[in-house]
Amino acid sequence: MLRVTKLTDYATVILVALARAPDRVHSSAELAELARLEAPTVAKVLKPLAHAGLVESFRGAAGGYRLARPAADIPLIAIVEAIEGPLGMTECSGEHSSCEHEPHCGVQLHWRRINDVIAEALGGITLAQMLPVPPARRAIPLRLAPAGG
Amino acid sequence: MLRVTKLTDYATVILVALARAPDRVHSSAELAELARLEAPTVAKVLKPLAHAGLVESFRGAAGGYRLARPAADIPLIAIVEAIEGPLGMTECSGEHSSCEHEPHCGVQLHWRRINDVIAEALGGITLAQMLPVPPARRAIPLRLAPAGG
DNA sequence: GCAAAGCGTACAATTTCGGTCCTGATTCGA
DNA sequence: TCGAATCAGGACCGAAATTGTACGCTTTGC
Repeated sequence: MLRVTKLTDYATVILVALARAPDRVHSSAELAELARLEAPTVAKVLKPLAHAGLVESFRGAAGGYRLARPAADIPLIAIVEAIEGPLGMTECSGEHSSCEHEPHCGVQLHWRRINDVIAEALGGITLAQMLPVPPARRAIPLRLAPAGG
Repeated sequence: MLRVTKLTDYATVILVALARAPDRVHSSAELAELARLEAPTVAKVLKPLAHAGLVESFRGAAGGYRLARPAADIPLIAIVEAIEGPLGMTECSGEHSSCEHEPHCGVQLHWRRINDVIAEALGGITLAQMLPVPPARRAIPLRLAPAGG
């Protein structure tokens, strides 16, 4: 599979909805309607998003959520990691490996590099690029940024 | 997370072991020793690998497994898909989506492109690049191939 | 003080993952 | 012909993650 969880998928849909009116504060119930999702699910997704600083939350009556940054400043990798935690293609590709095979294993270093490649790919795409194109046709290249180094 | 399963990790280790002696036929028991894994686990990993045509299997006494192609012709994406099935970052990014939100969902198309980016990243790395460098120091760039497309 | 709305936590159902085992089919050698 | 070695294909079970929901608490505005 190698896929993100549904929650991450939902997060992108919700963030896209927020990005369409970046200045308004949306309650989770309102976002649930926009995204056609259940309200509790939306609330559950928004929490880690707020924790990661991608959205601002406002409590109390007339509270809700708002994008904390312009959509162009939110790379996909931030969304994925907000919901799923740090990227790690294998168990050994994280900071320190607790893998007993490490001394014999000749591939963990390579997986770590692959990790970086994926992170770079996800880092080169921003929330702004996920917005549906308005009437005006704007080509969305959506490819890896040159990523100078 | 966004990580491959342990089985996929094992598959790379086993394939690397096979690639170190591409002409010999290794039994699964022998590979288990080389990879420091349990024999049943190794057998379980080898089956889909053979099914995907990455290794050749020989039945009967003195049977075993051998790489079906040079290591340089086996991209990482083939290994991942052999074990985990077709790449799909989200449930909707596959061939056809059974997602009820599809009409309202403005992001499934984008996820499909992201899918391609990841597949391209995984396709640009081959098994040969995962081999441990022998005594002679050979720089392994291990970066995305230019991939003209 | 009350209602609206987010915050945190907890919980059950479902699915997937990880690992093991068993029974057959095939090939080689005695 | 017989037996041993080895792969093939499932079945099975426990552990973990995912998914969706619910409840009680805190904060804010009227």
